[in-house]
Amino acid sequence: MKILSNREKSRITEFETKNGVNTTPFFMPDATRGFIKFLGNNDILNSGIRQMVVNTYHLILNPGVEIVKDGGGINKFMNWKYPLLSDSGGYQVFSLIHKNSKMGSITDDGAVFRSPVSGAKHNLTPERAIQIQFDLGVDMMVCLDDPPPNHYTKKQISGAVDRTISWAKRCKDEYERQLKKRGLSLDSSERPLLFGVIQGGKHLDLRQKCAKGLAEIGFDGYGFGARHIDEDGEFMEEVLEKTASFIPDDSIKFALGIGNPSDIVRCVKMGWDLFDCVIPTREGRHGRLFFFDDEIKDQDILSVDPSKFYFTENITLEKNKKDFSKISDNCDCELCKNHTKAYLNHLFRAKDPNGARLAAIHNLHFYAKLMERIRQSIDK
RNA sequence: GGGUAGGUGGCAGAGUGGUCAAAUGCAUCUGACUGUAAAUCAGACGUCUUCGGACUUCGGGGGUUCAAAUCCCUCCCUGCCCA
Repeated sequence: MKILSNREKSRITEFETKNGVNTTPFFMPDATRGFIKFLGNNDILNSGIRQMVVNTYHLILNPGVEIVKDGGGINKFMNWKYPLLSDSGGYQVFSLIHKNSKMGSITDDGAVFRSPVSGAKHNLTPERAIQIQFDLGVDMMVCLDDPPPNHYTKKQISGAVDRTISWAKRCKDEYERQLKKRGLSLDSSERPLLFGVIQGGKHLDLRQKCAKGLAEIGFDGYGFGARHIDEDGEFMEEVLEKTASFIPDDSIKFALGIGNPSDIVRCVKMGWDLFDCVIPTREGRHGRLFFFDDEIKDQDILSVDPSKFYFTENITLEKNKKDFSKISDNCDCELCKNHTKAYLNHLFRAKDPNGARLAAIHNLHFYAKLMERIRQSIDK
């Protein structure tokens, strides 16, 4: 990883993976099951997006890892020629099992997921998570971790930290076995990068302990795990900031699941490099569009109030029904270049997938533009 | 003209003496959405309200009853069958 430019803690770095050169900070939309709902690769590329996240757990379920493997790996299967990062399924330990014990169980060995539909059991151990991610053939992979909900007791979160470190060690061991098995050397650009994930909830001492434990094992990058929003819905500013400082500066700092545009800007200023989130695509599908505030049009985005440089608009509202104005004057996405608010409103009311598609395209365009502006700001 | 079934909130459609301002679905309005169990979910959806309740609603009118969307009479309307 080369640091190209920095401004206080925020930085531009560059690192190469097998499908290309990655310049941070960048944002990856979540193509969880190997696609972004309603979008084709050209839609994504035209939005300015070059990296995406796929999900190990969801690909196990559908279409199954064997099919992806037989299809020549995830990039070939998707016909996506740019870098992909696979998430380990660790988040599903949180979103499925921790939130609803009927969905499975967690042991020190790994996680057992139970499909509520078929009842089928899916075992995910740290070793298996790594093997699968190698089979997917991604550019970047993540250790299986145990993300506890923030309302858990400190003791419970501490247990999750211990488990996360122990699983990370097993992931690293398996990773090294796989490298050897596949004849990949540590300095090969074909080698996938491996990320550890730092847990610890809101407890700085636990975050520090986890970061230290992972750093001793040694990873290409480190992620911020679990939710970064506290029980009151507040952004955990200090925890994010301190956790970033616990990570060695010569490694990649991945803010998993972050976030909304404000959160991303805040995190960039702390030194976080990578971001992924469902917000632009999901909220787009649900009719909410992101726009830069005209007031800060030409301003340095890292210098303005991070909560005020953008706004959102719900296109499905009644007031847009007869609004024949353009959606935005300063966006050149497919939606804004071609359509009015009233037309997009109509597409949503008619439940035509084109509405969701155009809105998702617009939001990805916004996110890509946001990251570009952030990089420009750092470079100044 | 004769027979028959039926008329319930924007629509469809439950309810057939009190627990009914009236199930449910759709539509509508407003929220939410942060490593995607999410083209999803939540709330509102007669009027007014000091949020305890008050008032007007189940085709129209009249009646029975302590009590009617529900029972009776009558009128109007609609579907179907026969002539």
